Amino acid sequence: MNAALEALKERGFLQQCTDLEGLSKLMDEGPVTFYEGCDPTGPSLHIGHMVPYFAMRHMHAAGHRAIVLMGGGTARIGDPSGKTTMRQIISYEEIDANTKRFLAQIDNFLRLDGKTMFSDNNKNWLADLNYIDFLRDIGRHFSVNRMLSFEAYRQRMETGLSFIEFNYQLLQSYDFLQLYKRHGCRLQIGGDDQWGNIVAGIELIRRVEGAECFGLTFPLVMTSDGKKMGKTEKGAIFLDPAMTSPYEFFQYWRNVTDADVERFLLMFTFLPPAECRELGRAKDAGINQAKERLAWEVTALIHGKDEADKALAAAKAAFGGAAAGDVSQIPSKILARAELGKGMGVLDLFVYSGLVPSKSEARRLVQQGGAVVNDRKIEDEKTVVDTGWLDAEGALMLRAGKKRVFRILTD
RNA sequence: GGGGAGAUUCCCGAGUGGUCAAAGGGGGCAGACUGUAAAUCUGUUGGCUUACGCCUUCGAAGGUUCAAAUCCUUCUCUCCCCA
Repeated sequence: MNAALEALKERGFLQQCTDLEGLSKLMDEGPVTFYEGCDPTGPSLHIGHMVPYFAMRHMHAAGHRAIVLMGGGTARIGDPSGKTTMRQIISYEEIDANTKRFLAQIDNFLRLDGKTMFSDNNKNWLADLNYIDFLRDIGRHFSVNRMLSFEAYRQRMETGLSFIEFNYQLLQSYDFLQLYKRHGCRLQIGGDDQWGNIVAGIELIRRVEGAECFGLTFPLVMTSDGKKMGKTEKGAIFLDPAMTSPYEFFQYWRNVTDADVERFLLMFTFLPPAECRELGRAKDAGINQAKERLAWEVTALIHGKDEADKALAAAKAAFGGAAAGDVSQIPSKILARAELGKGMGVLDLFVYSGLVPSKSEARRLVQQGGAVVNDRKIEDEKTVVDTGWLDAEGALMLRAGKKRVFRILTD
């Protein structure tokens, strides 16, 4: 098998390929242009988006040409694949703004050079599409019977599928065709939920252009306990530091399940496969170090080494005991000293920190024994905290349970 | 166009006049056990309140009633069947 594909396989990226042998041969012959598309439907990329971009980096490093396609056009509609409900329709302005942010984040990670790695936007050919022409030239190649047999649509038949969503596959197929014509793109990569759309695109190109193209999908990464990867209760883990702080980002990886360590190291870092496997094999204290490594590596890739160092220092301060790390890196907020001087109820203090959303929740926390201020467990919800509680640095260390830490600083 | 079913707290889903902030499950949070893991067990899970209690919530708006998630009217949306 082609070396680049072999490398992807070794790292656990390969899920399905339309013709692995054929693709391997093509890649052996020389640089292959490939693309991955993503619809800018939110303000930031999240971890779930990243699998294809990691794969892209590996492939680009092996000499192939990568196209990052922004679905500025398709975002106006919504992809029904793998969804149970219709996507929220968002405004064109919002899509454009999202596109800019996505591209900035992608560029930060991939370093688009404009030649061997560049972006395009399907808005360029979809926005002003003529409906009649599209039906004549493209629509006639699609069999509704066939489309209905796809799992993605079949599921939605139960709950309802609007006509515009039903068209998504045609548009994505058309994208592939356009990229083939404009950039000589021969391969589309993506998450496995895109399989049906990718195959449809390949077929369209075969019919219209008589050319053979390829599709390659990656596993939809789930955590070992069956949850969607990169999701927490609060929502997705975003790349935007304003939405998910580097510290939270780091902690997400730091708290990954043992069984996921090796897999995630392989997919979300560039450490050599042998090292990933070795780290993943560790037990007890060792596996914790491996998680720390995983967290640092991924954080460094996304937010830079400085941020990764800071996050690590904060984590050590929060969990490693007293002087193990740098407390200044723990998430914090400033409270006026004068305000605290008047005395503040612990419940209000916890609400102020944002560790809990309401006083009721704060009360529950105290009652259940999860509220700690400066290593002192709060037993009474009526406890009043004042400046006398401040530590040497004039700060308060708040803990909600064992995992959530917050510092209150004073001016 | 005709007929039928439905919209419940984060999700699924019970609930057909007071005993409903609303069963059960999932998820979350906290505690125990640990390794900042998993599994397991326990508690908890609208807001304000020390508490009595008060306020907001059962698609939307009105109405009946001492009292409504539950009854009536109109509206919005979803699904199914027939044309």
